[in-house]
Amino acid sequence: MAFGSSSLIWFRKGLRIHDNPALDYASKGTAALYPVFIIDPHYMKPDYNAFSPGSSRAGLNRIRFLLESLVDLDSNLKKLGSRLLVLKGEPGEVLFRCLKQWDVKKLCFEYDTEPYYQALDVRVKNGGKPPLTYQSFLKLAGEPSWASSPLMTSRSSLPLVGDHGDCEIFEVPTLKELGYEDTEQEDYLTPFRGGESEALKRLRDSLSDKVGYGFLEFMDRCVFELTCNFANSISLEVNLRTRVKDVNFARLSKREADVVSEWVAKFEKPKGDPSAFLKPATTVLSPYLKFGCLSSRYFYQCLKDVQKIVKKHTSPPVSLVGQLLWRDFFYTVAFGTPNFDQMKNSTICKQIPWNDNDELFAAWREGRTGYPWIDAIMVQLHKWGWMHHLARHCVACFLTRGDLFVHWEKGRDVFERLLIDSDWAINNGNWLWLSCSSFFYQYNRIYSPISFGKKYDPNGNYIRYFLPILKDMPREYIYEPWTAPLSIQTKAKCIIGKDYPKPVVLHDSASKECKRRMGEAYALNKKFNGLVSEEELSSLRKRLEEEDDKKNQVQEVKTKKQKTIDDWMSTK
DNA sequence: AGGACGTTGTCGCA
DNA sequence: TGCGACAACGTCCT
Repeated sequence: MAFGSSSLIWFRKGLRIHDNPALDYASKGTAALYPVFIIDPHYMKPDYNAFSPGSSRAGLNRIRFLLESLVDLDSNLKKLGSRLLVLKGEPGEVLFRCLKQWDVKKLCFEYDTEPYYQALDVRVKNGGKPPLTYQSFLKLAGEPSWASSPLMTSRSSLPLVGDHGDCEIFEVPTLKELGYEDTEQEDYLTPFRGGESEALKRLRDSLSDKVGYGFLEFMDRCVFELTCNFANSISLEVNLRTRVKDVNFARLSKREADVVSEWVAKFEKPKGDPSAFLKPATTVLSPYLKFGCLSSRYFYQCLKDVQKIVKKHTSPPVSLVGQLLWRDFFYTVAFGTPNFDQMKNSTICKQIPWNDNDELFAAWREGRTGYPWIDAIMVQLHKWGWMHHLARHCVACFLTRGDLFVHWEKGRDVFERLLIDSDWAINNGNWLWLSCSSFFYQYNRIYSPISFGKKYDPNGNYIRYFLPILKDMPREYIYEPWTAPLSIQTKAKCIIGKDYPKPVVLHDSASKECKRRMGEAYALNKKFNGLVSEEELSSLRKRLEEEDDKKNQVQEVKTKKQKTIDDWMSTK
């Protein structure tokens, strides 16, 4: 059946044509090339027991993103005289059958086998100890060998697809074909489209200081919705007008826009605005990197090109190159650390007696903590599968060491499922970071669920967009609606406790209690040099909870006394 | 052993 | 807008 030699490229991630070493290798010196993607029905089929629409492992937005990426990959392959062969079944089994039937001599898939990576592996193993700080990682890693070497970023053709015999080949399925109903609900449709073409467009736009891809189109919808939603808000109107003007300026301007980018050169991650959603403050290239629609090496070289042209630019860790290096930092530590994704039996994770309060956790997950800033971020996660990095910080801190003291692994699972860019090493690494379990230890620094968002977005436009129930709440109460007088709540058509929840905890007292618990937990870890037994941990948990109960009782008595006094006063 | 440093806290003050 | 106080962690390097 097969003639001469044939090779098979197995796409898993790396869903692109440009700078794809596995594809290059597979297509060299071969008569026929089988580009294969295997759909595992177990991974893709709807799970109706999950807490949100999607399969057992992934939220609907990420499945959608993957399918879009596959459609784009197929179309890019077709332009080169090839096509994507979609197969279905248990991947190992399916692949084995095809290799045998098609007499494939060469199987290729993305695996970092290059000398640079092998050398890097050896270096970063660092005697079995991966670097635990960004700076020590930089020292160890140095400049990559391919930093300025040419990458294969375009090609004119691919070998023909071999005869596929009686193996059943499918088109990329639609969501509906996978069993997802009502998927066209605008409400839960991420504005970010999957695929290599989108990725490259987005990259070009970022590099040339343009607004994000699709912004204008998306904008039209938003302007419409926003003006409908709060036609009475003058400041927003002005805000939008300014933005639209900016956009036109950027579009019309002919200034060296294709190459030189001030935005790229001046990028400083911590200075971004987490409440910006019409035009996100970051590149939103993460989902494309995650699925390999964009080559991180190509991205890196593009950024370096910009740096050569501009006079001044920011540096790691805050620069855009720095962001790519963060990715590798977390890959490195995750690779070199056993049980990286859990607290138990981890050599780097602090043992902390997180509580097991499912009600608080569910309130956080479903965006009903009563803190609009936190809830709006969680709604954006459900609807878009993407939030700004600092927004992620706020909700992660709130769930764990800041307010609710719930285990970071629970929050990690929610992000893992719902983010379109969720990446095992990066997601776990950041949860370890934010919960002060590893990498970062200054547990006194807690994001305020009220003032943090306010300083970027005092009018609460972000909240109004993602939590429309609060859209008419006056700006002085939008971050703390429970403080609004009942008359104002009535006028805003949003009664706190009925239309929108009361806060699940009081931030002032909850964060204080969290700090105390963190202090005790740290002391315990120090005492046992990180090797805290389960008995020790649960006895600390018990003690902390008892002390907290006692405090609450005292507080209750105080409140009661005060209430008695108040009642007495009011009768006077 | 001791000091420098750490991608991104908050508040009050000038 | 920028500073110090707050209270103070661990890692890395000398």
